[in-house]
Amino acid sequence: MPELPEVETMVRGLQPTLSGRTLRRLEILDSTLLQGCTSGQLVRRGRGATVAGVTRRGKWVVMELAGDRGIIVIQPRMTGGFWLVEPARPEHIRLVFHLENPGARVWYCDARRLGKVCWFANGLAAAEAFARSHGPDALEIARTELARRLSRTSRGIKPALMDQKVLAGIGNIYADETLHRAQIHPERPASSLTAEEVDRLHRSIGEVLATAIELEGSSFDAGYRTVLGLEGGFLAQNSVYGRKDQPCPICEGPILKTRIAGLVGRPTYYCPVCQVLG
DNA sequence: CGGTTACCCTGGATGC
DNA sequence: TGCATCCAGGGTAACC
Repeated sequence: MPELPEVETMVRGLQPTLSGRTLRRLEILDSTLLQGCTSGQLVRRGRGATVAGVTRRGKWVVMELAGDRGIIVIQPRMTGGFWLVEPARPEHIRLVFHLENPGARVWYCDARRLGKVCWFANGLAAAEAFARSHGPDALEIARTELARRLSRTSRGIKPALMDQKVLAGIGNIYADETLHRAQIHPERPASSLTAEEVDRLHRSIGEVLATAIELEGSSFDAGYRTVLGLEGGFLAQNSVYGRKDQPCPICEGPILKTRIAGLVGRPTYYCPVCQVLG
């Protein structure tokens, strides 16, 4: 479920509790989420390990263990998330980090079990694995690099923006929001964007993601919550996502909900007046 | 190779 | 109420 702002919010929420703290043990309640290591291996590596740091790479949560204990990478995908308070749905708990401090725990829950938990021997191995399947982080990519990458594909700009190999961190919600802010139609061939449009898009990505992080991400239905179980505030003040028939904040015309080529089964929201195919 | 689709899972909302 | 259907913010293997 979470995109870059939600994962960033998770990581910031986890840092005070996990960073520099020692794990008493890792409890794995669903080993089918593990990839590249067995349950026994992960438990052994986690026992007594100190967490050197918790960071984000694209939509990955990267937990570095001190010494030679390696790196735990958690990919929450659609429905994964962390809790510092007792989870509302205990049946969805997949992983529990028991801290040395008695009684202190961090829960990882995932209703649909689409998320992944991986282990890497060191930071370099994790970085290489990330680079094999991802482009630059959406908060770090330079405008010229974004332009170069978009110029190489004739796909629609929205599927290109959501392609983690082009840039890492943007999913369905923030693709719609950044394209609306930049006033670009989601089906424009990526390579057809003018330099000025790429410039607008690059700025919009930075602004939309920064705002969403400030507001602690996007929550709806029973989906994403912060580590304290609170709803993110972004969708209370966004422009298009989930706002079918509501007025566009620029022109006040109705927002359209549609499906576009290259994105099976996912909705696209945009303003047909402010975002023209041209 | 670039681009597209099927599929992985499950829970919640909606409709009959 | 019960049951069927649709929908969902991600990602990748397999296919054309």
